[in-house]
Amino acid sequence: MVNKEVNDNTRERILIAAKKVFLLKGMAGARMQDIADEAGINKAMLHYYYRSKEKLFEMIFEEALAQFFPKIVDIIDSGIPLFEKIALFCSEYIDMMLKNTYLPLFVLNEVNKQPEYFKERFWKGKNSLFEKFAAEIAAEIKGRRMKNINPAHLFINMISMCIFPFIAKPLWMMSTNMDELQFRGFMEQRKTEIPKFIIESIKK
Amino acid sequence: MVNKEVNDNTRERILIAAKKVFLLKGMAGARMQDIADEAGINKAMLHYYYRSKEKLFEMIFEEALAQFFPKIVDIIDSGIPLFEKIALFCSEYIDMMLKNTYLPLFVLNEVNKQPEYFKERFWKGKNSLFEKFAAEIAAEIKGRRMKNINPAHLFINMISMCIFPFIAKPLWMMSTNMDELQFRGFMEQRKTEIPKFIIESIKK
DNA sequence: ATATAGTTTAACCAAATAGTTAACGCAAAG
DNA sequence: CTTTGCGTTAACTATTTGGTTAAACTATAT
Repeated sequence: MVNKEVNDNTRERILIAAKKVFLLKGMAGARMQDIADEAGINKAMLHYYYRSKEKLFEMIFEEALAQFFPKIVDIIDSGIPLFEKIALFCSEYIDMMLKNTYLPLFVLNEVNKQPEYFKERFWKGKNSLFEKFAAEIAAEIKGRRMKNINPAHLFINMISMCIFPFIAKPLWMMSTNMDELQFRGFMEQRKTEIPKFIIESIKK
Repeated sequence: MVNKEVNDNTRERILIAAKKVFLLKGMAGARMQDIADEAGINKAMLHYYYRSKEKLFEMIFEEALAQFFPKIVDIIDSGIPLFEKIALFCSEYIDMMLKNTYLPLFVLNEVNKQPEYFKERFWKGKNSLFEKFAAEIAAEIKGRRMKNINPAHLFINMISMCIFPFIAKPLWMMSTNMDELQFRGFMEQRKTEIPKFIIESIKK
């Protein structure tokens, strides 16, 4: 094949640029021209490699979902004790989001904006990831190793405390007069603060 | 004045329609034609009563902010004990969001998309609302009436657990197979579950 | 009845934007 | 050296979309 390296290079550069623009502006706010400019190429190339805005978006969205979800599954599936699992989850998940600050809002916003599209196009077999965790909590409660609490509430409490600060990031930074670095430091703290807060509440 | 009732009626209908469309689709995704259709009027009327899309958006956004913020201030300013204050806050705030499911994501998304615009156009004197709460917590800790915890973490934990479920609502409903009614029931529970969870963690 | 002034509408306009095309460039194969 | 075919570009097209305008309508005051 001719120009394979250049080809791959362009393909890749488009993806990187598209990711940047889509994550920052969302599907509705993103402009194909912005993506082309960001990639430093002609707009026609976007259509040459990825047929349409929607196709390009799907690529990025799929990649975003792959980052947003599966780490959870890995950790939940691991055999470590519940409390350690909670600690590990918070730490790993916050770490991931620190590397992709815009990811959570991007994903959740797009899911909200096009729930049907998301459901039939991307939601496959992801149902189970919560149930497994819930079952494990239920077992702990039954074994009297922790207080009685509805697993659904515990689960979403944990997720909320990890993700929400990234969604409210600019507002939170304004409210607390944090700069970028301080925010990152704050989230680093939360990697241990959240598990501590949770365990303090549910331990017997 | 001529046609005052009709006038007010139209003005109002535009606002209602605009609110619906903007909250559902966001600034970038909303179409003036959608708003006109929703209001059952001619598109030109939008510009007759509210000069531009941006002006109309500002109206809606300002109204949204007024709903999103000030309840917090009232409660935090009240003289009731901290633990009751936490309970009241969660209950009132969740109640408000149950009446405006799309509000949190709308506000937070727009703030993220246009942080500078928000900062200079809408952010005035709102800095203090967190500091007051933080000071109160610090006092409680010093008085040894609760465990030592960084007020910033406690505050955002509370906010996160209240707001986040609304932001992840469609995803959460898919994960748990909840329907609209079950979700509302779930959030009703959280009005007491969240304070319980928090207080369990911080009480001495 | 007629004039007046605010309200409403259909038609129109200009800019923005996703997508297309035809020609050009260029490296490899023959 | 020429041919081949993918990669690339500038220019173009069609559609969407925010915004405008001039005429028509309507209720009220005189």
